[in-house]
Amino acid sequence: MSNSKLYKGSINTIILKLLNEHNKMYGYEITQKVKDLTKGELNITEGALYPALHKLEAEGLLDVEIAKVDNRLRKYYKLTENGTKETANKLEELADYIKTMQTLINPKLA
Amino acid sequence: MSNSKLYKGSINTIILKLLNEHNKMYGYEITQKVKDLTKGELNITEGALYPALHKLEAEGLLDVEIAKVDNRLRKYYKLTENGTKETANKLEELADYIKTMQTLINPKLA
DNA sequence: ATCTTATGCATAAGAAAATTATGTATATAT
DNA sequence: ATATATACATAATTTTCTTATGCATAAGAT
Repeated sequence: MSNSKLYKGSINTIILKLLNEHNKMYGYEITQKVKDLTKGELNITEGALYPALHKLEAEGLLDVEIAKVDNRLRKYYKLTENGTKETANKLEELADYIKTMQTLINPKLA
Repeated sequence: MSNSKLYKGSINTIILKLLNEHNKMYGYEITQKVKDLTKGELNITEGALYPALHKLEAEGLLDVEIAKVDNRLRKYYKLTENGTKETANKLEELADYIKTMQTLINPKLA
């Protein structure tokens, strides 16, 4: 993913936000999109991604649709209604996290 | 700590920055300072704090000095030279993390 | 006097999340 | 032919945190 430990716990936020932005995506596409958007800074590994997608699906935040393209399997994921709500929560949590960390790191502005 | 998973991996950054700011602190003091600065948003638990302090010390980033105040034990931690360097790294990592996440979350500005 | 809360440390059991290593399979480029 | 890219998946291990527990002294409340 990255040599920085700070990304731990961020993968669900990333997945949900990307799906919110792009409607439906498949796993490999997500890894490439993240690599592309971050110019290689962040690489989501399969070992982290697929279990996360399965869990989000099990929690009812994602729906799956299987497709076959060029004789290869693709599993397209999209947000459910609850998934859309949870995306908003996750983005708020991220904003709060950043604000809190900046408070801790830059006490002058506290 | 917080109901948000985003703080995972952040505790070392927080500890190092606080010690960088306050020269020397003891464990309990760190928990109270964090609670105070974040207005209760973030509570560092002992189960997370003490193992983290011990690890940072084992890595040579912190030095310890034992004191007895009011007949109670205190272990004051301060940054070593390497600890000060690592603090700068961690703060840079945090800045990069925030920047990268904002890129992912707000693709309009990418 | 007794009990609770605060101060101060520590560790162990368990859960959660990621890394690393594999595994399968097809398509494309060299 | 061989390597790289596409596309999924899981298992073993490690990392990190939560929750629970333990010890001990001080201060405040009843």
